[in-house]
Amino acid sequence: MSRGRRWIAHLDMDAFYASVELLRYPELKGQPVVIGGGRRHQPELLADDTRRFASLRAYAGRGVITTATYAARDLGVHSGMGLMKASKLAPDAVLLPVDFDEYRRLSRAFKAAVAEVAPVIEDRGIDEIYIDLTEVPGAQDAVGHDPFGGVRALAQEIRNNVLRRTGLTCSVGVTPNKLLSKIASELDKPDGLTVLTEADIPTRIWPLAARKVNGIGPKAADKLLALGVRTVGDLAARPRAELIEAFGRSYGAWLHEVAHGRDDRPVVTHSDPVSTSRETTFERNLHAVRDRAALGEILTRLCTQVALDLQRKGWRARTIGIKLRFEDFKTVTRDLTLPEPVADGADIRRAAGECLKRVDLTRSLRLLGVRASSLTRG
DNA sequence: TCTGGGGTCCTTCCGCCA
DNA sequence: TCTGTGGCGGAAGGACCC
Repeated sequence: MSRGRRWIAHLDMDAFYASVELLRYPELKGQPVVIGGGRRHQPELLADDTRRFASLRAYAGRGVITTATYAARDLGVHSGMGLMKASKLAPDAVLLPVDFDEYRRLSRAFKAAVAEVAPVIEDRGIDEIYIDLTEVPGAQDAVGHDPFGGVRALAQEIRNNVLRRTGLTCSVGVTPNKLLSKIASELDKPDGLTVLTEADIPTRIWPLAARKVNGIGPKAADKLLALGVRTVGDLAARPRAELIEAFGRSYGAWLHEVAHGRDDRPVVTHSDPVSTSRETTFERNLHAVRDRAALGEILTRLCTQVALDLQRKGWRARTIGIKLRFEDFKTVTRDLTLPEPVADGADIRRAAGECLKRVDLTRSLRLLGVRASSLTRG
């Protein structure tokens, strides 16, 4: 039975992909490095055993930055930025391709390191997790004059163990709930530890931009700004009814709760996947008529990849969908639910073909995707 | 020089059916 | 039989996140 305070940690690996690359290529430490783009731009091993890295200067294509080192961020580049734009800002930055297999390997390693100290973990993707520390021995103890010394020491032990097992640093926020911990882990990044309680909300949370709240994205932030709400504190000052009026019953009430730091979501240690998908942005836009053969090949390849993903994980899908992005960046989707779940490439291809017939294909396409959902165990 | 890829969840609409 | 209502699955789009 739970006794004492609820303590939830949010752990976020520091510039994860870039830090993994620096483990491999320590000679790049301190340099501006960006990760992104295609499989080209592999470092080249020279005769004298040194490596030659691609620089951003020569980049041409439609890729974006996946992660950048802190040195690169200082030059004004950041994740999500187009590589062409980044090459103007930081032409001498090193460009490395993404290596998801390696990131997944270190992701498993850091999660195992955490589990050695605290086993109740919620996966939130490759580089972050929530950890329920409430029941971990020592979490409720005071240490000297520090009433929260026990949980602080525990979080530090987790950070030490992650560094020991992976060579990577992380930032941790520890608070009474997931919402506050997610915010707190960013307050002292990189390599930081922040412990907060409800008493700290007015001084540490309310001054922050509303956008810092997980769940307030660019659209909601713009709308809030138009209402004169810039910070979390501004949001907390608004009556619940006013927020519901502006944002609807569900989201409005949620905004009111989060502004006051309230969140009772549990740490969820297991969840089944909902969908799996593959998509690709073309090197150049393709037209349904002029590039019919090329598009057909790409669609078949995506279906094959989705089928292999399903088979590898032992899943079958009852709903198959496609996603198309036109030259003007407008996106449409079409779904088809089948009488029986499938995992075969040809079945998926047939369903995707049916979906495609329901789209007006007069404009050129920049992206094509295939999605499998309504998953069941095969 | 336009803007990746892989996800989750929510809302709305629609047709079907009890 | 007509009308209304409410649940539900499926489809589409959108916001958001890493």
